[in-house]
Amino acid sequence: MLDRRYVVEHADRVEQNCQRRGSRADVRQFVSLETQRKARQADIDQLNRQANEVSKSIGKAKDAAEREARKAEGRGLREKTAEAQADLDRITAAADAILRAIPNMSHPEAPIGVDDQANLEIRRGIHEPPKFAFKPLDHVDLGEKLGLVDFEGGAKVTGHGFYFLKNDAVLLELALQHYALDVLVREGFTPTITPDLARNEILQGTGYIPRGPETQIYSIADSDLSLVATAEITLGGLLSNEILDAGVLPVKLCGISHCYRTEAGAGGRAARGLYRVHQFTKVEMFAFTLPNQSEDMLNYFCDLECRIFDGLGIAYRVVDTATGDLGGPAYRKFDLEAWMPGRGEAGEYGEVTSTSNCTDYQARRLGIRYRTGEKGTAFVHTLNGTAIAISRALIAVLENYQQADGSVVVPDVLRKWVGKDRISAL
RNA sequence: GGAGAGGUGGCUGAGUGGUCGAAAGCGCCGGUUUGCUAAAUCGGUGAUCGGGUAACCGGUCCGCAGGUUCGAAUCCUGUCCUCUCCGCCA
Repeated sequence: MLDRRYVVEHADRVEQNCQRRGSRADVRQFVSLETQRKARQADIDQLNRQANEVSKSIGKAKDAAEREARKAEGRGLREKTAEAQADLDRITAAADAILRAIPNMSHPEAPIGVDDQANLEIRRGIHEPPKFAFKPLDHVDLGEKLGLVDFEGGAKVTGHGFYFLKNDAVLLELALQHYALDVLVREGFTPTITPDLARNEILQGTGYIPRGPETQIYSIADSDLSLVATAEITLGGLLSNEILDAGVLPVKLCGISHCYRTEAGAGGRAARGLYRVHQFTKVEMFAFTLPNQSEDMLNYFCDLECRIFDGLGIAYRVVDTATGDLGGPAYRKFDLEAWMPGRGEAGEYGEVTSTSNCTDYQARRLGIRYRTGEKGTAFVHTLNGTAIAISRALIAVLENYQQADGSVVVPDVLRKWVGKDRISAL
């Protein structure tokens, strides 16, 4: 959520930004409602002031008759206030609905474009895509041949988009978690395992809409809980409604959680296998920073994501995400796309991680502030980044490390946790 | 899940219908004292919205949401959370 005053004072800029980000939020209407809201609030303040005066005078009334007269006066004022308040509530609700739909402002260097076609490649990893002397398989075939992933079992038990990891895939999943965590703990992140469910108000605070028409979120019936789509939600919510001492910033957390996504309307190609699933495990990075620290933190998160994939020996590229593809909360976002030999005709890059600077957009909704040196408080900046999303990392590992004999070599950095250097058919 | 108790400012904690945005202590900031530190002492010290160049003025906020009342931190209802005891369970 943007600062309502900022929107009013920079309506043109906000409106242009909405266009670039493909949002149809009615900024003009918001400005108009906001003007009405202020006027109505001033009326109410005035009425309350009068009513307060009347109330105070009752204690000092000379006699019963005067007391009764003043009571009646007070009653009348409160009735008027109630009417004005109802009016104000209506206006505020309408204004807020628009405000919530207005996306964050965009970094001046973020490429302008309607969708991911406009994403700009800014960087590549240290490894080249592997060259195969044979036709590489995709991870679905590899997983089947090696007994690693059971999609049919998942479909039977839970439905399409679910799967069982089996045998060495389980060890790989744990190894990937351990590997990512190992890097992050050395970097001073506080490791956490977060709840997989969160209150809807926390989801909303982080910019996820639990029960909207285009939601990605599973809601729990008869409760105000939803399954989280990422630990970004729980980690961001962790400090909601707190006022921090500036000295504790930046706070760097990482969290392991399961991620649940309905993927409504996301069917079709490129969704084969593990690429787009309803549940996966993820190690997420999260930071709360001072405003002037967030740009560096975003680059740092991006560097860490690169380090993790360089360490895995997998080729990737990093793209600066176009305005139309940023979603609501992000001010700037870098996606890391790993080389997936089994994807498309002869291999393609596929998104494996993503890091965003949400500036104060989430913090404002979540009420996360810090004490400034001067009088008062200000909103912190929040950032999130994927350290490792297991399902997609598995795709990259299996497809890049496959061998002519159908086995898969275990990346060096994972061997101490997988306990072997090669995965072969049982 | 059952029974009790409780949620007040950065912290501890008083406050059971008006004089309470709220005692006191701690912490923090500033002054005095002091060779320095400590101690002592005096003063200041919540958030948020609106108005004003500013001093300042006004509204709202005592977990959250409603209700009663001219008036609520205080009474009532709901809700969330915490603690204690019991039950259940990995």
